[in-house]
Amino acid sequence: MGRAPCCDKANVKRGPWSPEEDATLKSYVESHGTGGNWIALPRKAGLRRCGKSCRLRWLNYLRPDIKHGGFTEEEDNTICSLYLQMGSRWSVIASQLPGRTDNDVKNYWNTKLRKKMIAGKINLTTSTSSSQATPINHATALPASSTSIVPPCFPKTETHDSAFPNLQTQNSAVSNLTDNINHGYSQRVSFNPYLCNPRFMDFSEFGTSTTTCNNSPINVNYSSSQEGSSISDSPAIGDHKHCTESMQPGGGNVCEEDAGILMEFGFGLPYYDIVNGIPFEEKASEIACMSLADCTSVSSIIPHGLNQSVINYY
DNA sequence: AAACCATCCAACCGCATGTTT
DNA sequence: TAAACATGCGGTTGGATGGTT
Repeated sequence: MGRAPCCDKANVKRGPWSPEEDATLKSYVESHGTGGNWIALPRKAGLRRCGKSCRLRWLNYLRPDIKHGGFTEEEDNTICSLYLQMGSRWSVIASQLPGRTDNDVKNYWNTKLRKKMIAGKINLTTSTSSSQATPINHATALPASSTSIVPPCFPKTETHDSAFPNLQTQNSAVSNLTDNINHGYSQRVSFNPYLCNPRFMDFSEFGTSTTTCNNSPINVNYSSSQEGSSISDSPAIGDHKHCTESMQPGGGNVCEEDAGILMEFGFGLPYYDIVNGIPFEEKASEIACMSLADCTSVSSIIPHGLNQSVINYY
């Protein structure tokens, strides 16, 4: 049985809010509060709007503490850093940025920041005070501004990707991460390792952090400090050309050219763009769009068995 | 000036989860 | 305990706007 609609869609206004509606909603909420019931609010306030719409309008626009205007470099860093750690948990990310809403952060990421990061214009190491690489402490790897409520590796709530039906049982690293999630953090436990940043893994356990490009090593550096951590690769993304190698079954290298960008670690974890923190689907689009002009084919950099997923994606 | 294109972002949608009955 | 209801979240859409041809 499906859910009943939250409101009578035929009798509610939709689309952009008028200044009058804004004023009505603002004045009502400021004088009466929400009463803990957004569904009933529009009727009480005399608005012909869906309660969800009122809530969204208030939270994203009318709230007095909303910060409008451009994002600062520090905010850029925070967003990128948190995105790398937890993926698209916009509400959690926004909670670290006073005055910013999840919708704001999401829009900003999708329209500007992601491109900025791909272009290498985001320096995630700027906030660190120590350059010495140390084992990542899960409890301290978040930026200084973050609070302890954010887990080191936040589980995505949605169901796992059908392309990787057995990920949860594929290796102990995933289990360990799940343990980390469950330890002291009881919310939602459908674990999607795509959105778990490899920076939180002990890579020594898996034995690789270096791969090659044109027979030259590409070092993927994982470093951390008390205030943050960073991932960098060398050479730069744009320098990877003439890639010809194809993926080997069972954990061989990715198209070597882009191994520093798009890594398959060979221990069962799926693709995760460790530079940009972009899970497989997003990566698949970028493969076509930007980074692998000289690869023989898209499938050459996708693990066997995933090719169809890529094709389907397109 | 008009047509086209790209970008931005407010708003909507569906789903998952929490709460109440 | 189950169903109904409410809330919060992330993904997506589409209109507005500005830039380019």
